[in-house]
Amino acid sequence: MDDDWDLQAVVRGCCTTATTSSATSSTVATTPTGGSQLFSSFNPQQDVNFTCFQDLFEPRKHSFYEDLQDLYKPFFPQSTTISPLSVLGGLQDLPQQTQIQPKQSLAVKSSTSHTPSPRSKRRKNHLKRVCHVPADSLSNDMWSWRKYGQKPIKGSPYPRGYYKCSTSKGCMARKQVERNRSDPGMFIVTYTAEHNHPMPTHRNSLAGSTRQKPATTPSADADDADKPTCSTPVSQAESPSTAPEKVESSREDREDQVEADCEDDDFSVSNMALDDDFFVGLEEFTCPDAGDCLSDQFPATMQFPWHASNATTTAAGSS
DNA sequence: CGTGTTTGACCAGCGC
DNA sequence: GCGCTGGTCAAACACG
Repeated sequence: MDDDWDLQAVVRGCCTTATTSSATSSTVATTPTGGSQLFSSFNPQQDVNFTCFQDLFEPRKHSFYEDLQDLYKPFFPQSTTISPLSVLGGLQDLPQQTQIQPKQSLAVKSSTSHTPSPRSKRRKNHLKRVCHVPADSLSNDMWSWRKYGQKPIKGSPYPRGYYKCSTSKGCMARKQVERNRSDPGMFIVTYTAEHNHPMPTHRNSLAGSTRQKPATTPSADADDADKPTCSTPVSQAESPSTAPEKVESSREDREDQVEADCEDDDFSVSNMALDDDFFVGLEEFTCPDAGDCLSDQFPATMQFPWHASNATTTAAGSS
């Protein structure tokens, strides 16, 4: 069916990757270091063009963490401490390359600000962020995404996949992954809402994480790339070459503090509006300095499972 | 057993 | 007001 869906991979790649051909994006920040490291560290070897974070790499003067706190406090009324990772997660999840704003005043009113009815679907007022991701870098994402739907889009030969964060039930973060009709090698990833929880330290979902059908075409070509695959999961199976334990420990080390402050999923920030201001603030965190800040937590040698997971993400063979 | 994917149906926003 | 279309739900199924 979805012959070409590695949506999750796409999703994953969106943040860390960057697209080479996403010329559509306004800017391409190519900083393998510093701020970019924040997002690209997961895929260092790749040429990363951050179409989504063009402004993220401006120099900053305060500590990354401090700024984070300052910036996020307003958004996290209930929590006094902001987890960098949490933020990063959100960020990575919301790489903004372009901002889709429904004809209405989307920028001002966030759809998420209202209590969604049991079945409130609607595109109305949903603040979205769109980024273009190359097919070959679709597999980087620290979050777990669960596919909850797929629909053919009128006018597009490719279906659109719908994903939601599976890490936390209360998390409203969502993604839509769609192949660029004009450039099948590129994917359009639309992020909606924000994670209301820190990045998962460990995956509690390893079981059916990767429904790897006998890949008909092992190669992660565009077609394969679009297949939905394991959700960012750090499923061990994905990264045979990366010492999972090591990675895990490292991650936990740095995330320990995060969880200490953010274990409480009840951030009640799920309704956080993601307006430009919000991202402007976030951008500061991704400056080169920020990268340094993270360098402590993200050793250069560290391999991220989700990074390594690239290979497996293509497995969801076509059907 | 727990988690993710697939898929058809349902529902509501939006354009005419 | 109506129909189209997109977004979500939820059951069934697959996988480890």
